[in-house]
Amino acid sequence: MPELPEVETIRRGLDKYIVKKKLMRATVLCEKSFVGEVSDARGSVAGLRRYGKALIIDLDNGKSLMVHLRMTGQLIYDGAERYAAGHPSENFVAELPNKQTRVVMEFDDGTLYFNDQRKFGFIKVLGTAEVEEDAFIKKLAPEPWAMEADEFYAKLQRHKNALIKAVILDQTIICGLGNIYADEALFAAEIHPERKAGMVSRAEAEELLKDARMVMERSIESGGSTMATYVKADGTKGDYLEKFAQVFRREGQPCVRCGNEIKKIRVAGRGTHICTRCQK
DNA sequence: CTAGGATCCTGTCAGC
DNA sequence: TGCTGACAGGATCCTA
Repeated sequence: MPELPEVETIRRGLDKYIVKKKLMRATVLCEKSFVGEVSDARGSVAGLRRYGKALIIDLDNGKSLMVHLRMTGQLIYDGAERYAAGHPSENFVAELPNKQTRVVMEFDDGTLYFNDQRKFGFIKVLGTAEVEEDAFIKKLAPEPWAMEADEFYAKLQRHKNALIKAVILDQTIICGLGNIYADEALFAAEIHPERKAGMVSRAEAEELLKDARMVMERSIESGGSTMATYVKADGTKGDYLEKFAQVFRREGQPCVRCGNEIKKIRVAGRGTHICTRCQK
């Protein structure tokens, strides 16, 4: 679930809890969820970086932890207070570790839990100098802010027979969008998700690129679609979906632009939300 | 090379 | 209540 805005929110939110803190030891509860030598996951945290939907935790021992939450990953820091982010679930306020806990990272003043219901996500330890050479990182396309309309349009032309929604979900074409923001950006740009990429005009491509930036910026500003939860209080979940989503999970409700009923269909194997009147 | 579908895994929910 | 299939905020692998 976590798309670029959620991971960026985690990067910013986790900073004050673990940067300059000492990671004493990591314990792997699910082998599939951890790649590399676990004893390398030790040392002080030098900083946090992000590449698309991947979070990088740089350590001062020459190693880095690459965290990819995929569909259901969560990072929950439990110390004097709790900071939880990622896939929203009861785990945010549950006793930890629990049966969805895959990796436990013990710091000098708290514990960082990597939880992941479906086990699609992972933590990978690798040399800090090798992060940018990692196969996944290396093939990521630029984020929308770093891409010119001409480049984006050229990529749509290259994949002219693929559905536009599938194209913008491809991280090697444009980086950061997931199922929510793909639907939101296509709605904002008034483009039907089943249109072939080659049938998107240069002007529409420019608008779509602009809207992709816009929907993700708005989400980051509000703390991600599922706002990181500070569980000192009551687990207030902030909510891009409620505050800003125009179509995602709004099937059956009226379109904010024209009042027509929002429909849910399947495109490229993903649940897809559209206004059939606005999006052509 | 591109495009589309199956697959990884666990949990929940709708519909018998 | 119990079963079954569909589905889920991602990405890869396999096939044509």
